[in-house]
Amino acid sequence: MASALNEASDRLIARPSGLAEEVYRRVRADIMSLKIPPDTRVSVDSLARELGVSQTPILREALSMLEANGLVSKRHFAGYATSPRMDRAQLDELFEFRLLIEPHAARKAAEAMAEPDLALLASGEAAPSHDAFADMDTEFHRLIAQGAGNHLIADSLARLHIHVHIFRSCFRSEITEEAVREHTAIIAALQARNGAHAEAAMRRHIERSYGRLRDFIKD
Amino acid sequence: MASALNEASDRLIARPSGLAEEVYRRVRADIMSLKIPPDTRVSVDSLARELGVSQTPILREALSMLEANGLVSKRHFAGYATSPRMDRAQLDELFEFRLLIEPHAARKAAEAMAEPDLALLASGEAAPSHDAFADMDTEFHRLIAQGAGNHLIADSLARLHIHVHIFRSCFRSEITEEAVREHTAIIAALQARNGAHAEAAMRRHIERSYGRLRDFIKD
DNA sequence: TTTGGCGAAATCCTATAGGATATTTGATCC
DNA sequence: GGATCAAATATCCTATAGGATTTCGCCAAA
Repeated sequence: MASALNEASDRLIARPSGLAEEVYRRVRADIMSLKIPPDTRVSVDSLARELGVSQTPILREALSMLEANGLVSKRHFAGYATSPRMDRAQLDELFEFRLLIEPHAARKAAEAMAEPDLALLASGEAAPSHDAFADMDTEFHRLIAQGAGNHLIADSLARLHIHVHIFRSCFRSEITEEAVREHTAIIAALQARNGAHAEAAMRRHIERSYGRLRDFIKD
Repeated sequence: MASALNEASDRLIARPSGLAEEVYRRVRADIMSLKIPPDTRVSVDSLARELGVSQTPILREALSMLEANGLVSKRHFAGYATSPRMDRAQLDELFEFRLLIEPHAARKAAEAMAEPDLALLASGEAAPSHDAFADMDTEFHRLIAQGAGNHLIADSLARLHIHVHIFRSCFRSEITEEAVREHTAIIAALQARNGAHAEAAMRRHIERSYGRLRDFIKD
């Protein structure tokens, strides 16, 4: 992940950027796609063999970064393990946090979002498969958070949405039509540059999204 | 830092917890105390010699964790460097974020904070020196964020307050009396279990704190 | 005086090997 | 049959060595 406060412009020469970054992306993708399920031990040796790279420092660095994002946890001399699936309490905390941030982000995005990003947002609303919907939803919220023009907001939400993604994937939640309608409403408010409406629509979307996901939990 | 979603109970046997954690704390303390000033290169070899430990994987792990917290940034084959001091834009973003989170945290803390923590909060309000005030302020906000009962909120604010601490230390801001009065008002609202007052008092505190710090920036 | 290129030093990045520790499995005893 | 203990395994943690890259100082030329 990029640092919290330093934002590099996107127009950079493609640096090798190190193997650590590469491994980090790969492992994160495996976790998000549930190829590595939650609450599963992750062996450094196995990954090293599978990826054909050494253990030091690549995997240790990559796993440290994943740990900082809350995707894996480390126990001394006992290795890394993916975080267990969110329970009810954690889901509550996560959506409480989202309700604090995202409606505000939607309001600011309505006022300040760049026109090209807005067009991109409106164009990407087609969700045939489950995976495509999940990616589209992540991208939807990412673009709005970025449109708010605050890197802290964007980074925090990106980190949170990874967990939302994993949780949703665990249950293969197929309820997309309602969510798409809510997205449409938000996009309409953004295009109208109506901050109040965008904020309200986003709040409603998150609240209903919470209701949809909460049903999957029985603990 | 602890992971974002996994909260370990504090009542744990004192594990060795690894050298990485130790090094991480040490380096973070050096950065926060300005012993390592902002925008300064951090040599892995130097640190390894100074601390009497090897380079792999301790320093790399510790520095990776610091990078995830936005305290240092890495450039490929060019080593680590502490993040430059916040500029005006970053300060604005940080306080916009704080205004989103902390007033809400104060409201929840007023409703749900444990009595012992509240007593602890009220007892720790003595700030003789500058450093003591800085630490006390950090602890003040940390306790309230923790009192809100949401680990995501607590972790986010902990990460942000590190940067506030560094920024304040850079200018040796001595304006503590006003801040202490504002703290007192917040504590009174918390003790009265008045969520609305606590939220308003916290909002006012952050806004005035922003005004005090903003004056130091001329960029 | 400033600018461009060149070389040496410092630094980081990667790989491999040995020591220490937690987990697991199997056998034994109650 | 269940529990306890011990050995074996798997894993992580640390140290050292070699290769690749950037950076900084130096010198020459415009």
